[in-house]
Amino acid sequence: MHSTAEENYIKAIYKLSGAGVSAVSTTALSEMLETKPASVSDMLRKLSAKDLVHYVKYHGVQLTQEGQRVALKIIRKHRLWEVFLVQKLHFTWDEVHDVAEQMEHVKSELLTQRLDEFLGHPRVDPHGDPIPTEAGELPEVEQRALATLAIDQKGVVCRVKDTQPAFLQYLNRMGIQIGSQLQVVDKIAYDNSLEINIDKNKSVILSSDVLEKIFVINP
Amino acid sequence: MHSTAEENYIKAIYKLSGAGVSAVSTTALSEMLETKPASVSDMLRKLSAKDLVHYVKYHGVQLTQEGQRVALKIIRKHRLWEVFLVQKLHFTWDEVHDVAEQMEHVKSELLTQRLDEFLGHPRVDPHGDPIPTEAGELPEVEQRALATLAIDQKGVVCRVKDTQPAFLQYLNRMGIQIGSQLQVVDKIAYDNSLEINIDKNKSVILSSDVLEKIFVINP
DNA sequence: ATAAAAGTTTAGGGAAGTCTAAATGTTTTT
DNA sequence: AAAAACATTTAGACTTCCCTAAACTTTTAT
Repeated sequence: MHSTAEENYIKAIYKLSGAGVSAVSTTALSEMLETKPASVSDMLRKLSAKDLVHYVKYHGVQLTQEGQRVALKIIRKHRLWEVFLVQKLHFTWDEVHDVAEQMEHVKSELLTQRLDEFLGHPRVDPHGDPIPTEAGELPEVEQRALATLAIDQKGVVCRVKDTQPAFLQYLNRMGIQIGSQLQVVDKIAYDNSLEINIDKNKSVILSSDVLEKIFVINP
Repeated sequence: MHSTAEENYIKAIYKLSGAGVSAVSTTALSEMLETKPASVSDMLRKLSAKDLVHYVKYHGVQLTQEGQRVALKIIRKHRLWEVFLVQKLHFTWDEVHDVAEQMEHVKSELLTQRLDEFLGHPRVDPHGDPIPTEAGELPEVEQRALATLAIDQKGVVCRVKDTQPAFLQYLNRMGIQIGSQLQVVDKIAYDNSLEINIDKNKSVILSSDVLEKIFVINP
């Protein structure tokens, strides 16, 4: 089996390997994992020896097929536990991340399987992130950042791409959650912020930072 | 916070501190934890420095008040997760121990509280072991080992004191579970085994080893 | 094109937790 | 009451994962 540390590296590499990223840098990993680059180099050598990553010194790292399989398993567990915490234990979406971060490392195939069943095979977690299937598929739904909507366009919130409590609590205060109906009221050109109407009710100004983290469907 | 290793030592010391035990020996701990006595000595020094145990070299170890508090918290979490696994995820009682052993180390007060609530504040786990309350009380119910019953006496199984899968699977095959109605049919004097009737149905011979691990009420 | 800046790796070391082997303390036996 | 047996601790070492400092490679800027 893999250690918790190894699993955290694999997950971090996976998350930093977005579309069009050929290799993940040591520095990027050290930032995400809050360690020093020297520690990352160490671990990459180790993961490479286990054939979990393709690692070329000074040129970054990529997951192997096996590495991807492992990453998706961890992410599947993390997101299933998040669903459990919110739906069954009534956690709020800003409380789940740290706890799920611990639970995702519990080793038991049976547990994951049964949890999935118990929750009714959910497709997304409380932040709208898709849950990898048992077979290791990660079905992505068509969606766009709120920032890409033009004036008067509408969208329904289906995902938020930042799990930090501070961000999620900010959305709580704005009254934005998964399923919220948003409409662009106005564009403030000089800083790319938008005035957004929420659920045909109050309107708020959202900074471009925030607009990039909220995803909607029905454009 | 305490490390997983520390928590496991504390739990082991607690479990070995039965009634009338003044101090737990290094060897006993090393056996329960499957480590070498030398490693135990090391850790006891460390736990002593943290005031979790009273440790006198060459004379064994006891939990401090704080140590006991920590032990009961871990045991509470372990047993609550066992209930969850059996009642909600349909694990059998021989499948839960190893998984609960991992989950008990997840750190979150809120999680434990909410889990307890979700399960309806259960009083015992699937093996009949009482669950410590949030306040750190461990309510023990009156009960006696099956070995202490005389011929013709009846009892209802309320607890089994061995969580090894092999033992529990043996009970499964005998048809013995929590709630089973047992009656002593005969005593085989030479090896202290008993012939036991199960649920007014079939009868089986149970060795004295097994008889010491099954507890009943209504004597 | 090359020097400076930025990024990465290596070398050496520390904490946690484990081990073996040797030394020391305690208990039992005779 | 000493010897033998047993239990425990200490000493030194290993692994994992992290660190700092120094060396090295790649990228950027002039």
